[in-house]
Amino acid sequence: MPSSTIPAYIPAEIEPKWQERWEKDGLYHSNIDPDRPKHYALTMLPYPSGDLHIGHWYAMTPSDARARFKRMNGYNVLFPMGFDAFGLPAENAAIRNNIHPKEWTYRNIDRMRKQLKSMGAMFDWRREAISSDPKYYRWTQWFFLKLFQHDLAYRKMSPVDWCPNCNTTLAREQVWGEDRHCERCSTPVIKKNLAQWFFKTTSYAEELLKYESIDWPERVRILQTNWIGRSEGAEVIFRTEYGDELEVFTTRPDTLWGATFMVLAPEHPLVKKLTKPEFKAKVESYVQQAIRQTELQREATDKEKTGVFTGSYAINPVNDERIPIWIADYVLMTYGTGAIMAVPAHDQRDFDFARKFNLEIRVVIQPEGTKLVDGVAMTEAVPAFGTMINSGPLTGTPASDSLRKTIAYLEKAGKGKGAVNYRLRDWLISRQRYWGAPIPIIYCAKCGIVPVPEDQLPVLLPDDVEWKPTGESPLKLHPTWRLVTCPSCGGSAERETDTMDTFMCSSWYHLRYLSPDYDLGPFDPKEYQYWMPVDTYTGGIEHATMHLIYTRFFHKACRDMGITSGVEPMIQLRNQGIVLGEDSEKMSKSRGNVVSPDHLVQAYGADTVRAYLMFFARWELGAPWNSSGIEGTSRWLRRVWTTLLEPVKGKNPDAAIIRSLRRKTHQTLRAVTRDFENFEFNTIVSSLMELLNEMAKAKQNGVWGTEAWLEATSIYLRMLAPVAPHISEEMWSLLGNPYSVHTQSWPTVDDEAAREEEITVVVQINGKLRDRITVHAETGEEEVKALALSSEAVNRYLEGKTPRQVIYIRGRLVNIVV
RNA sequence: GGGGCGGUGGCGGAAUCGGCAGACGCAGUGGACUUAAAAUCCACCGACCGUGAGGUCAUGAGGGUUCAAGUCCCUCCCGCCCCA
Repeated sequence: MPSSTIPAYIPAEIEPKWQERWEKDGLYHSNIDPDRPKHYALTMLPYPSGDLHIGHWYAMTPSDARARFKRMNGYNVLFPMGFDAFGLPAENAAIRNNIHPKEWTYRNIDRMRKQLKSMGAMFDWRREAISSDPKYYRWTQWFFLKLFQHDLAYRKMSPVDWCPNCNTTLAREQVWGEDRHCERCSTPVIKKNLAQWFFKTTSYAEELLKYESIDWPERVRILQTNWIGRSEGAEVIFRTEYGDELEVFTTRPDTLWGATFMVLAPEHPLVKKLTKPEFKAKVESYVQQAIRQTELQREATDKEKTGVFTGSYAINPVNDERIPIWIADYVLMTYGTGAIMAVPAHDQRDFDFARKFNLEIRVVIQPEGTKLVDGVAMTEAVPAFGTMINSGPLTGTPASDSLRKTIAYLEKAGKGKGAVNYRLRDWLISRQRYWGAPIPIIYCAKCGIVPVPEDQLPVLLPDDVEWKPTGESPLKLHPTWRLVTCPSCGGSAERETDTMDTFMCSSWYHLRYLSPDYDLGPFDPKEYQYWMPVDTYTGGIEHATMHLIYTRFFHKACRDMGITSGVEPMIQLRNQGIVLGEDSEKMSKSRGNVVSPDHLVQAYGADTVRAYLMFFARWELGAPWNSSGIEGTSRWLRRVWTTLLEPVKGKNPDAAIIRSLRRKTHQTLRAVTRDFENFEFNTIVSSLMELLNEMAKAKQNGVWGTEAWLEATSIYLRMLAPVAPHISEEMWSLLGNPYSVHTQSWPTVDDEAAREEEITVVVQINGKLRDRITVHAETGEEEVKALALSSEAVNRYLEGKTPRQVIYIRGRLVNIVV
């Protein structure tokens, strides 16, 4: 290597230098500009856990690169950042380290903001929003009041999921996995009967199933569709002998005549009333043990069925038969109405139950072409697809009409009606914890539930609390905070002491970014008008059935309340995968496989870390970290530096070399442009590596300093700018271009330059590669075929045989079939 | 049990419309430079046979469609995720 005439590439010097310059110049400030098309690029905001980890970098830096790409393509881009700052870890840290949750949170935010700035991303920090700021949660509370006013928020006593470790209730979406554990701490949840606040997400179940106006990955749409769990059927009203109504939902009302008993969930509210005194002891002990089991254990199909008889009977509405009412743990309170009609002949679980407890089994559907089976002789339930039999007036109805006719019959007779059931539950938003937005509700002995008047918002979270978890909200233990006068009657009243689920804060943060200091509403309508909806949203798929459902619900509810407009909040969604530890395991402190981005930035510079994260895996899949892999990316950027900066003597390159450099340059530009649009970051970097290899060779052949070389350099730096913003800015400047590379427009492909003049055509015989011939791109089919057939290699293989068929695929291959 | 995603060299991955499998990079091997090392540069780098030219096999397994299959269809196996 000749002693260099160019400055050394020292990321630790140039990166902070440009970051300061960009900040000083407000290079990334996004302002309304009606003359330019807007692009709202959003990446999921972090929880301020204390340290930015490699996963944040993996999510954010490719998103940043794409936002920059959009900006260079003429869009006015908004790419904001903030913090989802309420939540349990702050309280847990408070308990552990005896530091106030607020102090812990804001200290972490300061630290993480610095770390975020080291990425060199184009965040517009003027728009930062922090959900635990009173000026933010004032509006979170305001949204709650709006939902309450519009009857979309309600309080209800019900059996809810409780995490005994976090000491709080959870929404259905936050209970995960087979053992039904807490999403945060993995502790299995238990059921508790509590009065809690809910949002009516189920009112939007039908609309949430529609995805026509959004470009979201099919995976996410399927997850949401399954989560919402729409099923069609009928609601049928059974009555007990004493007239109590027992409503059931069934997807198979056409099997009603085969319902020979009923089963209630052990938690069903009527269980007490229906239990006859002589069965009381057995029923009570059964209920006790059932409640302790997880839903999975209860529903397992291979499990021995258990249950007890209540002593009561119901009347089957279609045939007025008296059928026994049992309780069993395989019926869940969380699906349908918590009561089922049991049709043992056609449902395996009901069948098992009936066999075990000697209950009648009656076949009411006969599958095509089978012999009628006798309930007594059956060994398993028979599939319920066939003609209705033993079904009173509907006997003989074929499968194709059975549902429709049964529902019509039920509706006419007033015994039931067609209905749709959803698995989706209303969103439980009460949390018995301190570090969250207080629910702005007051309970008055005289007036009942009284919303806090809007002009009294925010209901401030007091600082002086005892945070130790007791199962009660810490706010309840505060000596004075909860005691207020009723806004309605002026009498003494009490505040709601629960706080809101933090998913409430994150359901609308994309709106607060628009105008984080605005105090006449949650957002400035002018900003909303210009920027919304979010054009590109990026984040992890783990939010498919939580945040991403909540925020869609929230937007639609707000639309119906006249607050927002448009059908969906986020048009295009893309998910990144997960960076695993070098041992292919999930990164965790206990495994000791955590990769620290701060150290990597120190060792290689932010540009290398960014580029490596884009290069090392398919973005949507993720991959294990590889600490020597990053060396390759580092090497590449250093080579970009020397290859493009270091002058060499030109030596009159011939036209073919010039032509070939231009071809590769424009072909690369075409590929990189396409890949940016498609979020294919890994091939962007490999294309840039290829072009660099080509340029280095061309440089040896004397192209340095030619027009083609200058063009290649200029295009190269502009393509590199979104990936590695600092080095490209530095080189752009060193080569004497005007500041800044990031405000340049994206280069345009010169199709003529990119065109191939000569092409290699593969010659196959019976599909096997035998030769390659090089022809002019415009050579006609017959000529190429003739050339292929006259090839020496081909003739060696043909051995005089006559080709039966010769297939030509333009510009690609000739296949000779013999 | 149902649904989804995935399975390509030692590793991460590429092949975007059914048309040269393995781009790009990591690791490895050999060489140049160096007192030496690092860095850098050059070459090789799927397996098997062959001195070589070259050939055969090969994209989880097995079938099928096709002139041609990593790519389409069928039947399986394995891993991860969601639901039960």
